[in-house]
Amino acid sequence: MRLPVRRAMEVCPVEVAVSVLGGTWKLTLVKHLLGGTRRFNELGRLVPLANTKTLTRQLRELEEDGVVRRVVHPEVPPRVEYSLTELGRSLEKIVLAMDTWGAAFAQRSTDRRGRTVDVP
Amino acid sequence: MRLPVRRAMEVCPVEVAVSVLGGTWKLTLVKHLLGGTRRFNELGRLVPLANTKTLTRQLRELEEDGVVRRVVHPEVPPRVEYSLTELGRSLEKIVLAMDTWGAAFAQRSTDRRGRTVDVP
DNA sequence: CCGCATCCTTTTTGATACTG
DNA sequence: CAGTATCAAAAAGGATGCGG
Repeated sequence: MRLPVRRAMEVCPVEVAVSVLGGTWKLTLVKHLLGGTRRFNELGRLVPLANTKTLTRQLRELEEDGVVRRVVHPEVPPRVEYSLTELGRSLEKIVLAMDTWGAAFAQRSTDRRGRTVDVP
Repeated sequence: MRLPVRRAMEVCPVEVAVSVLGGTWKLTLVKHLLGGTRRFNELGRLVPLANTKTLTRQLRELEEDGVVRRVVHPEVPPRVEYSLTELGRSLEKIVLAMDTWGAAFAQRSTDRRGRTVDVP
């Protein structure tokens, strides 16, 4: 992860996508943001295993890469809203495909407890 | 990355996919294996930034997760062939979507050298 | 409420050299 | 050819406390 775009492109476009999206929670964050604008702590509740530090950094990286937009409302108490840019929304197909695949994988690894391996 | 499937499922199916596919070179390896069976050093040439140790571990993890099949031919010199299982081939849509997205992202970050940010 | 700072631990990746 | 061993570095993750 975090390979500069230039280097990644030398290898493969897939590597570019991995270096942008490869953080542990990034694609899950994008998935939730596909449902609309979310506040910081709201995202924290949706992704309960990530702590605030990790959450902040991943959101900032997504912001730097133009996937997420962050809007600070100058109020007390503060309100910070995250949403997807157009680039971020263009990830919808990938996110949904991974959601489906992940669910199938989980199902499969629940099923096969002590069974023989696949013969293609 | 490397969150156990059970834990990942508590958060989101996307997290399951990320924990299986999240290694730095895994999706690129899968992409190359979509083109057919490949030998170890052949994959090493296709992914020149990964060293043999990293390559080995990622391939083994993909094997453990049922994505890749590894066949050792007992010859001298040794020949070890990697290919995708059915589960691995089911990643085709995801890999191609990421390939496309990564190429567009690279294009975009080449384009915008000192331009204004997007207004959705 | 939204984080940043600090300090610390764990995981992942890498360079290099060497073996069956 | 296809790795493993060793050593080293970096990246990521986490707990806790403070500040605007």
